[in-house]
Amino acid sequence: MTNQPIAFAEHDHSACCGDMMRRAEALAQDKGLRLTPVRKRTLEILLESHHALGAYDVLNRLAADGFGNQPPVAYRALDFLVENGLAHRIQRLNAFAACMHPGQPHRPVFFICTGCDTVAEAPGTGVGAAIATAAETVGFAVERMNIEAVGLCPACREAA
Amino acid sequence: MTNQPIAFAEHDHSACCGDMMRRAEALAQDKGLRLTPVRKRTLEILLESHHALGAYDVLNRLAADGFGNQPPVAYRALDFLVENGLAHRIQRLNAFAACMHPGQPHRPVFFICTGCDTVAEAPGTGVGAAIATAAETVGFAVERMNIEAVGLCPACREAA
DNA sequence: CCTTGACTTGTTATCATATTACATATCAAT
DNA sequence: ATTGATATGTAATATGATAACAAGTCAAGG
Ligand SMILES: [Zn+2]
Ligand SMILES: [Zn+2]
Ligand SMILES: [Zn+2]
Ligand SMILES: [Zn+2]
Repeated sequence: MTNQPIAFAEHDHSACCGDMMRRAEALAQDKGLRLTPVRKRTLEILLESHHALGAYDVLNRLAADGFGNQPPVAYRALDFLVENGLAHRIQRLNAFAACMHPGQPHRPVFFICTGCDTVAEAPGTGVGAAIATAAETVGFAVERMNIEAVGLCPACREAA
Repeated sequence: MTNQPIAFAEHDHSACCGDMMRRAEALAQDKGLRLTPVRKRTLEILLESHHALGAYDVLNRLAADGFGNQPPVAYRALDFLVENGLAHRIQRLNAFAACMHPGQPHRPVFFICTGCDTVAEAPGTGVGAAIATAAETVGFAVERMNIEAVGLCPACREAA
């Protein structure tokens, strides 16, 4: 129960958000990325909860905030965040979630709760290594991978 | 190089198809499933190559063969195959591939080649175990998981 | 047989997700 | 100021998926 991914743990979420935003800004500074208003706002939107949001959910929010209201507005901002390690794409949900370890190289495994829709990012170094081994034995050169598990989080499991 | 997933190995593919179809029919017999004409044809279409096919690709093929030409026709057949372990859904591609181990309990890892679009199903027992461990430490009850790696297959790697 | 209920298929309509293409605006340097 | 690169806005379109209902098929049980 220790080393719980933050999404499944009781925590001061506004501090959690603030922390992530600060780290994102530091990272942008560092790498010379342009964390423009749309991009920053998009990240804030993703950070609001530990849920994955669809591109159109994000788009509606952005439009309400005075940004453009056409799909590319959201997709471009989301792609930027994903490419620069500030967000992850959850393939299974066709949705996006803010990264909880921006700037740190990590091999995430996503736990998707069907009870409360929370998406938690857990360290999956062991899993990554197992896949790398499997890949080597077949001669496959891995470039990217996605590892996602669907089920019940501790709280929803308790409730059930 | 031994124990290569069949999709990456030189093989008699028509025998490979025939074998899978026979296993599917045996499985249907066994479990009392109704492998109706659309469903059977859908499986044959998926088996034609070791690639993942989108639902609409399958639909076009089915329509050409005289079956209905509306999306639910394909989705229903595909869902049937997936639910009964005769096909897999590749989340990353929003597409479907025939299962190469029908009837055998297995934990597949998918290797998706960006060079030739081949999708290979490799055994991922070690990977599954690693995820199970990660899940246990956070108290998550896994119901389903998808493990997909994108990269270059042995042949395309050679060519590059 | 023939009725009945479960399952399967067909079809319409609609919704959800994602990309292409092009115009305009902003920025960081010469 | 000029210029090239990057970013944003917008329209149009492509691609993937589901809801709802009607009609057909099938395997008992009467
Ligand atoms: Zn939080
Ligand atoms: Zn992350
Ligand atoms: Zn084959
Ligand atoms: Zn399989």
